[in-house]
Amino acid sequence: MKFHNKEAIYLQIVEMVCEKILTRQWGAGEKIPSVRELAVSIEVNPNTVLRAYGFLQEKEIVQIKRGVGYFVSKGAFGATLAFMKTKFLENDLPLFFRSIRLLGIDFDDLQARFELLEESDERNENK
Amino acid sequence: MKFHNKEAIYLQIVEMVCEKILTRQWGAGEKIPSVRELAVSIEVNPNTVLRAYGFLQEKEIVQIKRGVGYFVSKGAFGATLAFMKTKFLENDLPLFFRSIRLLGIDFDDLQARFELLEESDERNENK
Amino acid sequence: MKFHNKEAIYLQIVEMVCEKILTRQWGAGEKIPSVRELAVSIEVNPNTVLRAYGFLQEKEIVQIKRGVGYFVSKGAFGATLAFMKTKFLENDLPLFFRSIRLLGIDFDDLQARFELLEESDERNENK
Amino acid sequence: MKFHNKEAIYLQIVEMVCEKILTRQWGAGEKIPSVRELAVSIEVNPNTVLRAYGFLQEKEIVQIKRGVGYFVSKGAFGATLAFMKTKFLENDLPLFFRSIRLLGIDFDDLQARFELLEESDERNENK
DNA sequence: GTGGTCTAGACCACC
DNA sequence: GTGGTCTAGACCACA
Repeated sequence: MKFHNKEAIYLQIVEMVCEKILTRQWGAGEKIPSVRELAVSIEVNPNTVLRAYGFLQEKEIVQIKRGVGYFVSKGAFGATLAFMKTKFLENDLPLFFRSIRLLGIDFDDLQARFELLEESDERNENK
Repeated sequence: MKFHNKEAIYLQIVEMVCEKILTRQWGAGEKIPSVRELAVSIEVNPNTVLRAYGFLQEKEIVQIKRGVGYFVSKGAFGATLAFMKTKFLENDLPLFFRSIRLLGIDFDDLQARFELLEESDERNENK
Repeated sequence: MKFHNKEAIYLQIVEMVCEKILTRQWGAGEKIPSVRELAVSIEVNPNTVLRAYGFLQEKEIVQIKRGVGYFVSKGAFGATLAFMKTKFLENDLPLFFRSIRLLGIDFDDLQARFELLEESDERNENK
Repeated sequence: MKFHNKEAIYLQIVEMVCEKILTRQWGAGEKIPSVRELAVSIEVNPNTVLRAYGFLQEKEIVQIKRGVGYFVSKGAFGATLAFMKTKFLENDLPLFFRSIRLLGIDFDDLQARFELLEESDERNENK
């Protein structure tokens, strides 16, 4: 897995897990990779994975069963959606709007880019 | 001046300067506050201001006249726009689109919010 | 390590690193000394080393793995060569030529000196 | 006059004067521009010119007649040549050779560049 | 007065 | 352990 430097790696792992849940790749009650497994597969220090899992546990998105592993918790989908939506609306959106206005970016242009992206992804899915 | 903790102060100073330039408050060739002056006025260590100015100098947004001070460089508006636009398109926008899709947010809804914001600002300007 | 006063220490550190890379003492992907390590070994403040490393990172000669340290980046040899060659051709060479002409120095004479130097170094290597 | 940022302005003025002398544009005993005159013509603070003249006076390249102005001193040509040659051979040349070897630059290539430069200048002179 | 460099040391987030 | 930021303050060269 590739990480960018603008955000802590553990938060990028958190995002990855959230994405799995929101896209229904990981369903409620399902076991997720063990700390060590994931650490090896994404080439990261186990401590870093642990921190991500701990963070997710706090948000009640995953839960731990001692000696067994981490599992997607029951209300995970809702909790994830709520958590990310709040983050988005409160933090990202205002900054985003500010940038758009400062840079004089046309909203319609963005929409066009967005739709272009959607189409290209649909093509990829059909492959 | 108030700073948030999510970004280094010197980068927030960079942003402040860019904003001044993009909003035409500071024009090409104009002298900007000396390192010490600005440091005092925003209650920050001179080193921190210096770092911001150095960063801007590298981006050719600002230039120095030895022993005199820093000045907005000739192509500053363009350079600033280019710098910030690149940052926006490469860093912010992809993350933004990813969030929208993941959260199932409707683009039209965003546009409505955005236009609402613009209107309310117009009202403020007319005050 | 001994530093001269004609150039900032952090730039002398930059040069030192570049030399290590150009002479293949430090290869791509190799870890370079941590900021604190190097600071201790050359008896300089860690901030000064950090500044040099930051400079090199910008030139893509060196890259950081978070929490692990700095590493010689993949294209380091090429990037270093390009960076130093540009610096040489744009800054040093014009001044050099100007001096030669002004002082009426014979180019062939320089070449002789240079070859002499090369020979004496070859003898040193063979020791 | 245009200055670069790599060297103090007053030293660039020194170089300019030396060039005038070495190219016989300014002969021994000749009056050189007053501090104020030169300062205005090259758009520089008078203090800066003064510093350059002071430096040249120390090297016995110019001399001051109180209340009259600065003059090229008798042995100026020789003094200038000696001063600059020493500087060149002791400071510049060793660094220059080191760069060439480190960067693997071919000496013959440099010679070609140099001759190219000479030719283009001859053309300019004939204009 | 201007900027620039360096030190010493604290504190932080992250791996 | 790693790097990164910031402060406080000294000292310097330069205009």
